[in-house]
Amino acid sequence: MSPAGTGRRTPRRTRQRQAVAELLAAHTGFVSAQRVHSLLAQGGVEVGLATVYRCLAQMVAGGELDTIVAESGEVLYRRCSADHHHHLVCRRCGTTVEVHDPHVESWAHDVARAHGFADVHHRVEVMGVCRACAH
Amino acid sequence: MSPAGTGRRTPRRTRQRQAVAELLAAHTGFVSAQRVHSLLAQGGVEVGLATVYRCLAQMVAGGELDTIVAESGEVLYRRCSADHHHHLVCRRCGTTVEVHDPHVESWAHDVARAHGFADVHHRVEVMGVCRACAH
DNA sequence: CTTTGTGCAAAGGCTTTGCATGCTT
DNA sequence: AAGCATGCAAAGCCTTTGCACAAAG
Repeated sequence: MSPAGTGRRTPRRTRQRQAVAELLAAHTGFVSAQRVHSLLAQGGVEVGLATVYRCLAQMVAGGELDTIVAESGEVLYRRCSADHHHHLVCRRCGTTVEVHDPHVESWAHDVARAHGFADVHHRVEVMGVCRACAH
Repeated sequence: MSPAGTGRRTPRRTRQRQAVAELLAAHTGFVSAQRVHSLLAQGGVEVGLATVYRCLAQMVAGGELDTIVAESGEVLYRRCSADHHHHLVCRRCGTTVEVHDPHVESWAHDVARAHGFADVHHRVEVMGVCRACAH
């Protein structure tokens, strides 16, 4: 609520937080908390599942991460890219392609404003079966 | 899989199914399964929660209902309108406006095909704060 | 009568939380 | 030294499933 400064304190620099941050920095697509946890474990980095959840939550609060909710109800995390874009996802293998189109952006905005809505966000997900999975 | 006819058998006509169907027919927005259950209970109609889930699942499979996943992870159900469209939702009061734009439809399709994706579906959600809540 | 639907309760998956301990500052 | 971060396990929520009984066709 403070106009100057977001009021969020800098988190402490721990091995676990660093590991989670690095993994998400290296990862391009969306990842679930559970997956972050097991990927770290596979890489030999032991981090408690609860800690993973807490780190991710803080990173989201800090604007470092973006989230979507999968159809299963799982929350998926992704590092925020500078520019807004959307995703084309293969529902079989999970391959993700980033899509960018200013047309859709302005459309969403226009529609919202036409109805008197402010502070507009939008989310577009296009799902299909990619060529490799289509056989 | 049968070319003529969808292959889905007509569900039996039960008090419970009727109740769920009627509630969704009367309801305009999105509702969770839990809410359907308690609304029915409030109306004096006792239907098991599991049954509510099963009815909803069948109605979705039959194309009678549309679903989205809320940020909480809950699945929300809504009766399907004949033509495909999207939603503009107020994140404060939940007011929902149906939006329809062929431009977005074809865009989604084109993008997907350009990347070799087949059997394409898409979902667009525009969220904002409506005029009444903007004060 | 046969088959499908229902109810209850248990189980399952993801996520959050309480509490004691360890590490950062 | 003081306080946030971590881990573990338990608890919470929504949803699904197994099984016996009831109802529909």
